[in-house]
Amino acid sequence: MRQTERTQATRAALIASAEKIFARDGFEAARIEDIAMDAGRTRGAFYANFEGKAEIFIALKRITFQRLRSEVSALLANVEGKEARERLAALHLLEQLQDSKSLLLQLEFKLFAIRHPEMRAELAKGHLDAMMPDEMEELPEEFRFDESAPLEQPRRGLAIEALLEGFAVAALFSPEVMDRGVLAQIIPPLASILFGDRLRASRS
Amino acid sequence: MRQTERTQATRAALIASAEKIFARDGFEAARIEDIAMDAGRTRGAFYANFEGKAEIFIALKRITFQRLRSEVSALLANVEGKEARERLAALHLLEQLQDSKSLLLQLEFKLFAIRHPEMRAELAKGHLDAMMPDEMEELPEEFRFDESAPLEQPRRGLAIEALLEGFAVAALFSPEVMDRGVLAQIIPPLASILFGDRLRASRS
Amino acid sequence: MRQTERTQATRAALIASAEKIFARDGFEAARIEDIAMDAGRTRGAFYANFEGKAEIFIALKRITFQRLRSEVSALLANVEGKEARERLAALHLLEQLQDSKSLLLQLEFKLFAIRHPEMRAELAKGHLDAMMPDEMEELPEEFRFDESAPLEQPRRGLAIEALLEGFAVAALFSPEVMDRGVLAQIIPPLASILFGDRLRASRS
Amino acid sequence: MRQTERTQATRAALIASAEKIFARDGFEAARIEDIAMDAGRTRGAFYANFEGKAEIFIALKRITFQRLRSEVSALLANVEGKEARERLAALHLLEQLQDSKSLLLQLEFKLFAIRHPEMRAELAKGHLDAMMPDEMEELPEEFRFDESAPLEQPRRGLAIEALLEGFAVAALFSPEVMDRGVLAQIIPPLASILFGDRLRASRS
DNA sequence: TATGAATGAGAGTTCATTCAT
DNA sequence: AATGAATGAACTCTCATTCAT
Repeated sequence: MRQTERTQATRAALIASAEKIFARDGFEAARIEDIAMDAGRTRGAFYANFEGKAEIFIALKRITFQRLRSEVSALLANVEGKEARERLAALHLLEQLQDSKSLLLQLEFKLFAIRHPEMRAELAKGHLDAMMPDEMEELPEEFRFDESAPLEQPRRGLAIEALLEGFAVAALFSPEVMDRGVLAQIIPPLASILFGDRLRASRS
Repeated sequence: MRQTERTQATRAALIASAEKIFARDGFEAARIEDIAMDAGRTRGAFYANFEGKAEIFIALKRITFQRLRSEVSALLANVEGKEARERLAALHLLEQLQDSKSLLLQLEFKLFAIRHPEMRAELAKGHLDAMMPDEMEELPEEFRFDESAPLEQPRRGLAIEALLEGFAVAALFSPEVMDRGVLAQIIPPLASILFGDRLRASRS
Repeated sequence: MRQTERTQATRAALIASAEKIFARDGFEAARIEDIAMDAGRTRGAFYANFEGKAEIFIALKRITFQRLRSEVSALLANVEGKEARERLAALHLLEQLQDSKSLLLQLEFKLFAIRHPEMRAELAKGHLDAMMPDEMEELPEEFRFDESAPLEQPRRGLAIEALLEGFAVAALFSPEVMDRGVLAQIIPPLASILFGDRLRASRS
Repeated sequence: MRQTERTQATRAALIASAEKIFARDGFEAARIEDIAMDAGRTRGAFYANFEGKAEIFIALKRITFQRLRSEVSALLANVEGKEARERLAALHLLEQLQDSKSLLLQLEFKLFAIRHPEMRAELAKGHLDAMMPDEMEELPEEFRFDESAPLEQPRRGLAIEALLEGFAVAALFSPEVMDRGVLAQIIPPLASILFGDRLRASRS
């Protein structure tokens, strides 16, 4: 059992370092050695635990999603009313814009998947699975499938991601032009459409 | 004179091949050699004409923008009425989503710039220059600076790009979920906000 | 422990091959790949053990100096009398002229340093360190600092090198004119000046 | 005849630039393009006039020797007495130490010849021819073959070069150790041996 | 004679991955 | 499970030289 514990500790340390190094250097440019070193391990330990870059990235993303879900659950725990809950959930998603490095990373992962068609389907499935796990019942209501909503899950999730990722890149690429003030002006009305009212309104 | 022609032909051939190879392999993965070979030239010829990947990419982008502008001009040639013209221009931009490979490419270029901070400012400037040439007269009216608009240029251009790039990635990453029908449903209301009415409405 | 042995073996093999390839091709023209191949290793192994050409050259030089020192020590083991000892030490140094390839190599290394000013000071320091190790005790008396001598170390060492290197080049460049007989006639009186008596005489 | 003049001007300009660029960058590192550009010409012009680097270097050296000979002739024009003349000639040669860049260049050329055995004999012959032209009668007496001298020409010339080149390298490689004061102390007694008295003395 | 675009062989260097220990 | 030395494929960029004009 000690072995298992040690293995788990190594895996966890590697994933934690991977998050840091990936965010710093990007998916393509991140070096396995840097991840291993940052975790106080060696390249050999890395390969004993993961098949390669893609695998550790998927593992990392799975954890990130769990974290996100927990955060939203906690946030909504004592909030009543569908509208209030939706607003909170939306705000929390939008807060991700602050962490533009993570958004960038997620984007790079999708690009990686797109550029490697033989893995794409599997990677996309993993992504969606993380976003819509089997234990759907445990999801806060706002993440659930809702027939009356303009965009049901997982489409809404992907759309929000597309929005955030696109603007994160714009903000990092042209901070002189796309500063925080501009983002604060543009994103909310766009997001509100994806969350329902505008889209419904525009249909009517 | 012949020399000049030869140079121009080589440059043109290299740029044409660059567009193809970049679209196929992505910005990072594209190899100079593949571009040169595809153009029927050698690596040496490439380096005689361009400083490196970034430079040929900017050259390619400049041409792409020119092409886009010409198309919009032609499209609007006989259309009267500000609203109708704006709608057409917006539609044409949105049609770019069909060419998701190009959008992907543009996105990768921005990521490259973000990951190479020492070049970023220069590359961003090149991008904006290509988008807003000095000869403002040549721009169709719909692309021009408009103080009363909710998003003046070049902000509007960057925002549109952010939107298109974000959804292009989503569509290529999860075509099963983000199919053309869904995009056709989501994008127009989002774009209309960037083009004015919605944003103005949401302010009042 | 085995790992360390393996590393040492690889380093030793690479240094041995470096000596051979450098002598054959010269410092500038020597290819890392040739050194690695000759040692039965790969370029990657080379870079895992050395930073580059300059580093392996300094490592090689350190070993060469150690070898030279051991030889002189052995040579002088049973010789009495300061003058006799000095004469033997001088003769041994002059015998290096036979190994003109090594002298040439040393010369090329200095030229390399001169042509790369940013490395020069460091390389020169490495050279002097190799020539005058901290453990001064290990040096035969004749190589030690001697205040009464006309040229104290490390000046005498550098001057001897200058002499040998200069004539090694002449001999290799114009063997028809600078044959062994001529060298045997010219070098001893020149060297004796650097070793003391003549210079002292010329001062009085 | 105009053609010939223009050709001569181009050749001269290229050789002048070659001297400059070679001295700055060294023989191996000097780029044909830099030489051509510095002369306000193109690579094509270079190849129209010279076969390659080696040829222009030989041409340059021939000119340098002619210059040196003229200088010595002028210097000795009104000096009487063999001893005084010899002293002056020696001093002038030793003054070359000031121009250590040129000495370095000469050294590099010899190394080049040594590393290219197929050209070596020819290059060495060119070097000696320049040093001892057919019109020997025109040489100042001090450069002529003298049976009673310890080192007859061209041996003495090569030996002086060896000395100067060796110490030029030492001075540039380790200026901290081999400064001008040290050189001024070491070189004269060494040179005087090559110029006769010492060597003769040491024989007796 | 001169131009300068193009060639193409190569060099140095990096790193994901393997594998003997 | 972990080590870390070694592999080897790739990639960018340089430059002497050629050649059509």
